Amino acid sequence: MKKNVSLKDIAEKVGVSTALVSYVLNGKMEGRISKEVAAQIKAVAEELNYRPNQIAKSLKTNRTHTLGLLLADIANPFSSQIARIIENEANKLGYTVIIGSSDEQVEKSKSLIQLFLNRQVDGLILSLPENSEEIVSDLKEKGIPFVLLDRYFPEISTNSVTIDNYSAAEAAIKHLQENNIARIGIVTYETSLFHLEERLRGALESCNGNATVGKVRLGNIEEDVEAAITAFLNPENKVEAIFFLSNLLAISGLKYLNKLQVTIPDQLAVIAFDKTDAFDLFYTTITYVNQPMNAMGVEAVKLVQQAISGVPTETTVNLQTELVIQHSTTG
Amino acid sequence: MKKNVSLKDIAEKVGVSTALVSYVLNGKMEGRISKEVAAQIKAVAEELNYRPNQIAKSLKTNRTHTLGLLLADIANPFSSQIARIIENEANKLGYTVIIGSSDEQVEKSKSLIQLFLNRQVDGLILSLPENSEEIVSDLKEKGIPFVLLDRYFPEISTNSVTIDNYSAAEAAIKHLQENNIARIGIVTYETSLFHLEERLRGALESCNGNATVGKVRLGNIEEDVEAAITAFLNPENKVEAIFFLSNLLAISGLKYLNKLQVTIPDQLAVIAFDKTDAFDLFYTTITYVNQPMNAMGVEAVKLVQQAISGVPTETTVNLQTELVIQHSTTG
DNA sequence: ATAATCAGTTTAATCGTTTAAGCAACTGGT
DNA sequence: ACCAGTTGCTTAAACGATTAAACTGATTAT
Repeated sequence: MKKNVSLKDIAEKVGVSTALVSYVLNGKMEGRISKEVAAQIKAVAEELNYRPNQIAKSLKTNRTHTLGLLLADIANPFSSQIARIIENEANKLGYTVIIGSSDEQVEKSKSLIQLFLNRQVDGLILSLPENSEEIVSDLKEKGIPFVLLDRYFPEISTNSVTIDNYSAAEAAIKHLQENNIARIGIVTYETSLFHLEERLRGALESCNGNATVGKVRLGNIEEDVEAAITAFLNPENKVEAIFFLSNLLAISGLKYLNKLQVTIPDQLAVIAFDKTDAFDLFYTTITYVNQPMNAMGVEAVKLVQQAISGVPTETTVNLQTELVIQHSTTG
Repeated sequence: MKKNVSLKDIAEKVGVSTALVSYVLNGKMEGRISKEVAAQIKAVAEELNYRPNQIAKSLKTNRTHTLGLLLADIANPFSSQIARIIENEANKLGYTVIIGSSDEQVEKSKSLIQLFLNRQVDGLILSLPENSEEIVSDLKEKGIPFVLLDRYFPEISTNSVTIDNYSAAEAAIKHLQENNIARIGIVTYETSLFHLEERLRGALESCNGNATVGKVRLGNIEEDVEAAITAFLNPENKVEAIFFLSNLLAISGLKYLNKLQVTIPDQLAVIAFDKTDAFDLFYTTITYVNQPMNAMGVEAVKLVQQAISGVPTETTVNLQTELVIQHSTTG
């Protein structure tokens, strides 16, 4: 692998010091440098196809222009979509993104964050698993710029970008009630993640007790979803609609409902929190809570960039969702 | 943001030189260092919670332990799945991965690769868009370690990990023929990407002219897929089965077939190249060509790591696919 | 004539590591 | 008593950039 062209190479070829080359190529000290030399330096840089070594630059400036992005799992559509948006947005601002998947494990999160920090990222965008409070307070204490995305911890005040989970769930239930659906089965994860608790709270408080909840363990999604649905379909439960509190739960659920040949919406209404491309292949369109993915990504990058540039805020950006009404609840 | 602990801090606290600290913490010069001092250094490092600055390390060693991964679009399931596998595999070997999405554009690919190189990545894993031959030969010439993934250019010999697209398509068609399906509609992209050409060639050569091809423009997937399917369904074409040469095409296609209320497999058989979670929500299971995603990721990382460590190979790893036969072709 | 100003450039320190080379104090063989 | 070899450590250069400070002539002001 050929050695890269360095400032020194240019300096030697032109016959000046590396300092001058640096000044010229960075456009500093404009006006204090003779036009001819500047032009020559630029020409030689071009000729040798000079690319600054970001590593060296970073060492000196203490800025890597890199962000660490921690997601639950880059292979799941919610994560990969948001990753894409953040990648774009970060690139626009001159940042590169390193991504890691926590698999909802605190230990993995810790070690990925440590890895990010060892690589001197300028800031972090984090979607943390449950029980990560310690991670958050650690980062706060160390003064590392970060922003929480999607998941947050109400007892710790931080920069964060979230959606209004409570209202979103509430709106979903209201919509069902307006369509004369009273008894609702709610499928959620067995978790202490605040955003999911809020969704559940929003749903339950709107249901006035007319709800059955099925909790799903992370390691056992398929089976537990099936168990929950089976319970819902037990005639004595009289469930008329299922509200899935995440898109993965909805996929599992719809798959099972397909298998059971329960027809949507005739025998059962369905509503999902967050959408996925997969819904497109279902025989009927699915009503869902639409998350403003783009805004989430954009705001997260904006906030972390603010934090990096030293603005000492603890800003919570709370975004509104939109209920997209389709045939699975109105058929 | 607090300053990080450096070798110097440890050295001062213990009262030795930074060199010694470095030797101890890297386990070099074992036996030439007194056990007591070594222990003390380690203790202080632990106490101060020392984390080596990877940037400084990289500058000196010329190794960043970072890989650049270029994908078509991290938001699409094929890309994000492979990204996940590569991330895991790379992490195991001590590499961090930076991901970029080319959006099938050569210019974007170039600038992302340049960005990767500016950040001194040790190697590249690339899924390039069409007409990227120049990029590949450039990299070859510069001696930069890289491996092509999924897409490759037959006229340029490089490290690459691919599947046997020809055989895969052939097997798919053979399967249809065994089920007495003769007239086949093939949906592919309008592209010169070799892997897609191979799929098409494999399919066509097995069809003995009994095929109609629909080509889809990248910017216009939805509409063009619909147009292709409309043509297939024209009675004079007598198409009995549709073979989608990529999962995104299949999603679009199935969605449209849903809309048209064409029943699969009764009125039409369907077979897809590569699968996606979305198939799970279709009312019938879809026969598809299964790509060995895991092996692809693993082999790609293995090859690039070999290239990085200086093994001067031009190895093509060609993996076999598996036809997963389900109801969409056998109903 | 002398000092001050200014343009144009260089010097040299620095970021946090790594690592070859050097050095001092022992040990042991002859 | 002397050289060689070992042990245990330090020195200092280097990686490739940035940047404050210094320097050199020339020009202008007093």
